[in-house]
Amino acid sequence: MQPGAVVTCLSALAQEHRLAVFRLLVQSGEPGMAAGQIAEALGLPNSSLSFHLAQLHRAGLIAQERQSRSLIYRADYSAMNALLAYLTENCCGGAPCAPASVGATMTELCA
Amino acid sequence: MQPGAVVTCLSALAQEHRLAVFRLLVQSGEPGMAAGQIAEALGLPNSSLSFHLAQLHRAGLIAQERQSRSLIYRADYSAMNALLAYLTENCCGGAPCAPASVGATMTELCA
DNA sequence: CCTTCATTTCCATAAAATTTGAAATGTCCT
DNA sequence: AGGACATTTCAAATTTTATGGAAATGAAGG
Repeated sequence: MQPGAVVTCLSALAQEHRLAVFRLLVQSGEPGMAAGQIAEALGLPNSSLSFHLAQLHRAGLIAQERQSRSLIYRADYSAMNALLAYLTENCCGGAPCAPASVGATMTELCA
Repeated sequence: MQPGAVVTCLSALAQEHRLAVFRLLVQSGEPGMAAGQIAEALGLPNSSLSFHLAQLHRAGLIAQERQSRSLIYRADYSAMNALLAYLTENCCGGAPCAPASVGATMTELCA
């Protein structure tokens, strides 16, 4: 993962409402949720939510799929894993510990 | 970990220079680095770096210790672990997968 | 006590992010 | 085609964040 992309992902998650959206989607799993449902669940105006969804989508953390009139959103676990991998990479200069063992991430768990 | 603290941590990391600082400290491990060394390594003006160090410190991601004239900084692995734990918590609604197994984090690896 | 060195705080400015109502877009149904 | 519905885009105000020079703080040594 490129450092630029990492910052984009972290920025996307570093906001109260977006973090709430992402967690809601992570917990809702495979079926995902429509934009309207999310807005209602979190009590956000549609235009605000749309702005936040766009950021998460641009960062690659959530996927969008049209289902008739609704746009349904899902968490993208692989992006999350790449982010976690980057954050645990090369700790302690690489030598004394084994960051590769931090492999049991969401991909294996949830995919 | 409280959602507010999570946002603070993510915000702290969601910036090019701060992410670079944190990674530098993660890789430098136990000995840590003095503010001046960091500034030189990253080519940042002292006042800018100080601003970024303060954010990381406020988030609890780095520790500060005075060593005669220098302030040396170290990554705080436990804060990082708490963050990673929060992000992998309750995926898929909890049922089908075992997020608790994402336990091999930096604490065990680096502490 | 005075000087040097390391770092932070202050300040002003510039840049970016957040918020929302209103208007526009795209989809479905009849 | 026309209307209802779901969501996004636009625009403009507000708030937050980043930047870096200059001044202030704190520590060490002569």
